[in-house]
Amino acid sequence: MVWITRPGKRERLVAAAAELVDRHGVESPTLAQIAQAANVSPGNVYYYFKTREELLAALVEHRRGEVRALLSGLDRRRDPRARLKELAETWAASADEVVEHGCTIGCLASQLTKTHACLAPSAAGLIEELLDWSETQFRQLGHPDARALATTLLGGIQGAAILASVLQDPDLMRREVRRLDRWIDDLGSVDSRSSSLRVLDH
Amino acid sequence: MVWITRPGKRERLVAAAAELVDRHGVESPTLAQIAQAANVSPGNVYYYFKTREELLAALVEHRRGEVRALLSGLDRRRDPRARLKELAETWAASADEVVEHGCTIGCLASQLTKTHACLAPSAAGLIEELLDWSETQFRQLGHPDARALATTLLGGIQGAAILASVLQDPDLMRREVRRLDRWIDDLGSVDSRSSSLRVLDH
DNA sequence: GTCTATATAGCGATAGAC
DNA sequence: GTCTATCGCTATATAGAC
Repeated sequence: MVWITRPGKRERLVAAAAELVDRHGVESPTLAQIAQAANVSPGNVYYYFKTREELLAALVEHRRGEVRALLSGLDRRRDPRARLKELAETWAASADEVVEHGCTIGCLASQLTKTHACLAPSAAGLIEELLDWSETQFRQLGHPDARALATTLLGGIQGAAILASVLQDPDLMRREVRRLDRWIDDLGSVDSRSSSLRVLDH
Repeated sequence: MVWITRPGKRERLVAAAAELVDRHGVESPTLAQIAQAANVSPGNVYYYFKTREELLAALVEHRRGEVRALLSGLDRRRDPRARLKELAETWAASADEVVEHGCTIGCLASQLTKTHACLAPSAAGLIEELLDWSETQFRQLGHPDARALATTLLGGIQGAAILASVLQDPDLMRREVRRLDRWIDDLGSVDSRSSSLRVLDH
């Protein structure tokens, strides 16, 4: 899909919406506020998005791109175990932002699930992106229950993010990530002889 | 504080707000909708609550009462380990509702933290209620790191609730609770000789 | 493509009769 | 205490000049 409009405006609107939604929730920011933050005149928003919901949909895709970029970065690592630990450490590293606005992805997904049923599948896709990637790593470590482990990892991260933000405690986030780090280590790699083959089965 | 108004109306308003907020989020339900659901005439809401935010504050207190009632029920059990497992199983038992609207407490707290700064401390209290109680149980089992264990337990529950609701998968919630059950068992009780004394020392 | 001006509707909140 | 009527405001969305 090619956009023949003046470059930047659409992207600025999405970025401004992403920022404001992250800070104040999905419902609070008005189109006027988003337009102002993006340095776009209020009425012009509707040239790019027919409805507010359409802007939210674009915002989710924007976040999906960020998630994919993050995971691509992690894929540079050789060791699946190191990849998984670095994923978790992403939340520890941004513990202060997590405390201020919660986990960007988790909050966005859970709010959209409640308030915009039609965006729920798209929001679920954001989480699935992380889940699928983690499952792949655990599978490469030879764990037959890779999906369950991925769920536990991501659930642990998301739960810690909720508690940290509600209780305003960045150390809580960091401590839980440290615990998940140890958990990943203690899992070891099952059947290390054929771990590379395990990727192929099922 | 005694209310000399006709009994029921205030309570009905709070209950209706609780239900609608649980279903559609903190910001979406209008006072008109809440009043209608509570069978109260729209203008009459302001006799009981000066502002919308004041109604939300009452809603949080309503939830706090429910949390305390839940924990009191669990306290009837003799064994702290059984208490903790039954706490977790509360979410498994309501997995279908969790999938539909997320964890009532977790969603409420995390949304209020973002959208109503002045209610954030009150919302944090909701989570602390659960955390303090869990910490007490772990301490009675003789764990010196009881607070950290409580955080892990509640984080695991909240994270699973997010994933289950976003992915629309009740079994995910149930499986994670089962895992937490086993985790509680595997923790055992530290220094079981003096576990009852451990409650006393800090 | 961009902007101003505005239509339309619904919100939270108030006033005042009963 | 309860209700009706309504104020004042701001939201999303549209129309049309440029």
